[in-house]
Amino acid sequence: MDTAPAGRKQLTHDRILDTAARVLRKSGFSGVGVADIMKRAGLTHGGFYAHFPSRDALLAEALVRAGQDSQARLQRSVAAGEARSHSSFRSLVESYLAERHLQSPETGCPVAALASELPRQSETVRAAGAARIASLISAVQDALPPDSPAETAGIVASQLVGALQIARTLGDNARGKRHLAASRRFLLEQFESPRS
Amino acid sequence: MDTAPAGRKQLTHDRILDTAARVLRKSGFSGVGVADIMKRAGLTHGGFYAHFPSRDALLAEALVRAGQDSQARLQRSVAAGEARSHSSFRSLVESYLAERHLQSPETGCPVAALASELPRQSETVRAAGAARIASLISAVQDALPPDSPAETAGIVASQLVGALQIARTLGDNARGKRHLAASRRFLLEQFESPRS
DNA sequence: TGTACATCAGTGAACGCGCGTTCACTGATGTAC
DNA sequence: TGTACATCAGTGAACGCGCGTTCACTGATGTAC
Repeated sequence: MDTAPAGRKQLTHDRILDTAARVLRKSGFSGVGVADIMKRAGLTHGGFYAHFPSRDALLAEALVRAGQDSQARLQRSVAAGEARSHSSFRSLVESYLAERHLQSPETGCPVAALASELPRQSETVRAAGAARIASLISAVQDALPPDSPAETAGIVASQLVGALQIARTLGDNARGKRHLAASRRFLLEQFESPRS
Repeated sequence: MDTAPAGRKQLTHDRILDTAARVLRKSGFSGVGVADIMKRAGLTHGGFYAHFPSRDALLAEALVRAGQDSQARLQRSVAAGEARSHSSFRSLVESYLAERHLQSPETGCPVAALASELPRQSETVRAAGAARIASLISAVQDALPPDSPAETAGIVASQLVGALQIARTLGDNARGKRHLAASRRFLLEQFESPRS
């Protein structure tokens, strides 16, 4: 359900949302302009308010969409890792802390792309951010060895997000890549096998 | 040196910078407006360009200032912890992941307040951000047991930054505080004593 | 000690621009008979 | 099958507003003689 009818307006709405979900992750909240998003979606800005009550409503919906998109990509990447006989956890860590993810925030995890801005957004947007964080922690939980302590997933999620953000600021160069690699090694060594 | 003469203009420059360094951490890069900062500093906006060549130059200087300010506060807090016979590392972790820091980004670490925005800033600003990250890692290094592996400091810094950002997004409530507490416990258990 | 003048920090009006939002309108689509 | 009309997605001009930046000016400070 939800993919059944899909009239013309719904298709346009989806196109605007996909555009905004990419721009949001690439350029941040202040980088999402109504006119710019509409233009990128092949429309004029006047029609925007037939689709969203306000720019803030777009931000909230785009954040949800970005989360769904990145989670789907992550799941595909994790499945590919598992197909090469890697553990779920290793597949997750290597997917999330991949150089690909370092270089392409516009299709990546919105938590890593936006975490420091989320506390400053409207209540609606912040709630969507908190929900996305819960999903990320839940995905980590699912990938951890079954008898891991309850708190571990949140700790690993913090490490994933913090390490990716720092690597992105250091740059898409040796420094950034070294930071990513160190974090991968640490997480695998520390959490890949059940802990005593 | 540097604190010697301090003419009237220098004092005003400092006041603008202190104001901007707080607003920057509280409201992010897009929250720093020339007119607003000048007004908060008790001046009119016209005089701004006698102090800075552009808004971007202010952002870069304010980021440096924010880093110095937060590092000084952190060092004081760490010293207080050590005075209560806590290890350097414990003092650092409990200071950085304190509820006080969760609630007061405007006087806290600019990396935690701005990390996801830094990769999108001008080269000047991003470089200042990378330098601040290096300082943070260095401060962690100094607090770790002497024979810790070289990569540990960067990993701990990622955890500190990621955990604080996630806690801030979850909110200044039980969820956010629980997230912080879990991260504190993990870091102490994992790194307070030398590792084999 | 007192006057004349240069220096300089800060003022406030004005600029062009892009923003979010509104709204009267157009033109295509689909239903009624 | 064909005509008349209602519906509706999208257009484009216009709005008020706040932004970063410029600049002619003011008034206080300090030096020269």
